[in-house]
Amino acid sequence: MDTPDRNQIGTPISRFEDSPVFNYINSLSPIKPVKSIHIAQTFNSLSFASLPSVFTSPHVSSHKESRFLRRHHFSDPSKPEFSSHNGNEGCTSARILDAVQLSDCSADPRESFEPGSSIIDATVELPNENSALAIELSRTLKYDCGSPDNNPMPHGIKTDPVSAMAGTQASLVRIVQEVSKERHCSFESELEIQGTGQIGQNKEESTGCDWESLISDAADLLIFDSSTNGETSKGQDQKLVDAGSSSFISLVLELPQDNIDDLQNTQPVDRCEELEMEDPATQQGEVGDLKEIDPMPDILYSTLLNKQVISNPSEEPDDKVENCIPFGCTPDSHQQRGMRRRCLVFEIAGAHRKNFEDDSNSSSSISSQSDEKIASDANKQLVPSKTGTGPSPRMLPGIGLHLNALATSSKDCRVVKHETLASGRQLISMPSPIASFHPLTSCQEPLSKSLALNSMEREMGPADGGVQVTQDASQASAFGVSEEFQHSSPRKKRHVPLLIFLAGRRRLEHAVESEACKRCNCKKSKCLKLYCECFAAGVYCVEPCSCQDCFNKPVHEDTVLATRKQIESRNPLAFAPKVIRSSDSVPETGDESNKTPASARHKRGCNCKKSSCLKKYCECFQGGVGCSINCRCEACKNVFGRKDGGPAPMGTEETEPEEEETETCDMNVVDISLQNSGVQKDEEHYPDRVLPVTPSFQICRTSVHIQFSSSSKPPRSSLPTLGSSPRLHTGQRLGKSDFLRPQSKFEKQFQMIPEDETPEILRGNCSPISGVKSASPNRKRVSPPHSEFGPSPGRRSSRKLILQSIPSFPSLTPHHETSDFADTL
DNA sequence: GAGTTTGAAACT
DNA sequence: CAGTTTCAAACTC
Repeated sequence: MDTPDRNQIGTPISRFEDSPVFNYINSLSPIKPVKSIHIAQTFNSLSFASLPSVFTSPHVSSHKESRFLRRHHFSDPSKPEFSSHNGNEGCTSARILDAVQLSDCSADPRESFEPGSSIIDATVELPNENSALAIELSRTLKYDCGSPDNNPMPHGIKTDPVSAMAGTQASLVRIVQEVSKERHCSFESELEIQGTGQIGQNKEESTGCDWESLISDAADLLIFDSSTNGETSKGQDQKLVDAGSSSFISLVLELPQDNIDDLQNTQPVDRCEELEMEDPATQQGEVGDLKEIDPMPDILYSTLLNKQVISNPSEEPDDKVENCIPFGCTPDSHQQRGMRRRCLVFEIAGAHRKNFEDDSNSSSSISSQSDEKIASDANKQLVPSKTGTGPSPRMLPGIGLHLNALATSSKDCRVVKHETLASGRQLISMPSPIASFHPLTSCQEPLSKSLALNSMEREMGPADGGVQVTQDASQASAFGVSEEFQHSSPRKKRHVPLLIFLAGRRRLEHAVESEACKRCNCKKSKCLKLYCECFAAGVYCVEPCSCQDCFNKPVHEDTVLATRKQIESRNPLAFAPKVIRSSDSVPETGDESNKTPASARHKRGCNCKKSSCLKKYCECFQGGVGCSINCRCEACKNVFGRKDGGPAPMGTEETEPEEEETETCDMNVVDISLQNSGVQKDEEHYPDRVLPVTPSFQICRTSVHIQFSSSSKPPRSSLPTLGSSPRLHTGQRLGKSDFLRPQSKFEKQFQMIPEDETPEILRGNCSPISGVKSASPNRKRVSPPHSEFGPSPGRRSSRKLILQSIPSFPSLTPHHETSDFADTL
């Protein structure tokens, strides 16, 4: 089924592109193009095939990544969240919510609901139960999300969330039921779904699907699970998810797991509310499709996405601190989060809780769904951020990169994915880019728990120009999140590390260490200068920070954004990852040292005079990369590689570590990898994003590759970036084995990866703004390494079934679109 | 925890 | 672009 649809979609997309509407949509969300396809496909055929096409959007990738992460989480014995949460439902629901949030992207919070993204998230959650199905759905949704434009087109999307929602809910319910029935299902065709299912294996082991394989896919979606699961029982989760997306997710999850009925019950309401999907037909169609293939998941995802999107706009969320705004979200509550923030991981539990509170507030209004609304809170968070940020410039430029990537959809969508770890942290991931983060987080999480990703895509504030838009969008998302966080501040979910990239690094670190979230101790810079690690990372300062007179908080988004812009104006790469992998695209400036296997390099190079590049004072050393020609260091003894090309004993190590990291990431968090892949793509496309995101992105990318391989690649076609990122490939290559790798490695890898991307981007486009435009260039570059995935659709074909499911990598396409959009602007 | 060292970031 | 200052992390005690 998919194939036909996909094919159709493919053409349609081109058509849409031609149309002004399509362009507009694209501008809104990077992912859109893909989505349109995806949506249609997804709905039409739940089968993976359809998904892949849809997946083209980056979001998809992100989702995938998240899935991997989740997978890990799930896998992690420590996090028996599923089981613990009695209700698998709870867990799933929560995850779903997260997923939904993540998925939510709305270039325009409302308009461009990116069902896809939300869907993706939802899928993630699904894993718990019928994760597989959910995953598939989510994927499809993601794909859809990937191209906001598409969504509208194909899906019909969801302009009128409310009306649609009702319809969707019903459909969802049906789907859920069916799904429950079909659990065993038909997933075969759809590996992704299966993957999700795998997550849910515990529950659904019976399903004959290969959960394991699915899990990876599902992992993306699942990511949320951990957090959500940990936090609340299923019921709560559902609530959290909020009526909309969450409900779907929960439904999906539940269905598979146990109570389809329950899901139905809840879902309907939620769905109604959630059903942002304007087009009932789409919903229905989806349902039908779902039934056929794995209708449930797809539908759910779509619906969820829609809901999220919708809800987001309407609700801004409160707190949703979880929304990860690049800058941290400040959810105060959460020192833990503080850790997370960089990681972009939020504690789901906290979020959920908050969500409940918030739910009453926003969700009630929007979703009116009662309990589930709470769940919706998470969504709300997303939404709020969206709404809040919406146009507003919440996004920080610098952070933007990472965030931007997520936001790429810029306007449209902010997809927030909440991946919750057992710890409850949630990661916000941009739809596409975010994914990358997830992976990172996931990597970390694996250690401890599942991560929750929250990826949000917001519309870029007008302020940011076209290019900026993308960036802004990403940033905005971050900021938006931050705002949300602020709102939520009461609840405090700390930041969300918006920036996936940032998160990426830190996540790695965090994951490993738990330290993930560093704290700044700024006293005079007000955390508005690069001196501030938080600011530099594109995240808001969190509770753990000991900063004084801190302005790097959601409350001061405007200030933060303005400052970021200023800094970026001076140095477009200011927020880009400092470390770049040469291997990928950039040979990087020929840094001799860089040649090291790791091929990671510090963009600017260090200027060490006394530390001999053997201490953390040295950024190269800190980044785990060898010094390069760019370095002006004296007496360089960098273990990872000397500037003079000297044998950097470390050189080999570096490479290994990096690879390992990537691998580990991949390994550890499949989901993350998936997400990362998306992120990476984004990064590639968008230097800005890349920079901040890089770390995470890298991971994500790797994951993404995996996803692609596994899921769908068609999306990639839309999004070259996915394929482009060499890292991803590496990641895939590496596989997941490396999960265990030490943080340091991860960090290094992350850095490496990010840099690579960034460099590419930078190379392609120096300025972040240009970045958007450059994104395409970046993609190209990326593509070579990824050539397979390459931006070109052709890659899709090459990809396997799994890829198909994933194909979307909406981020890429969206980015392109966004870039275009920006250009138009 | 306080103080020192270090090098990036910011400023001129 | 170079030099200086400011800043906060990294490090040491």
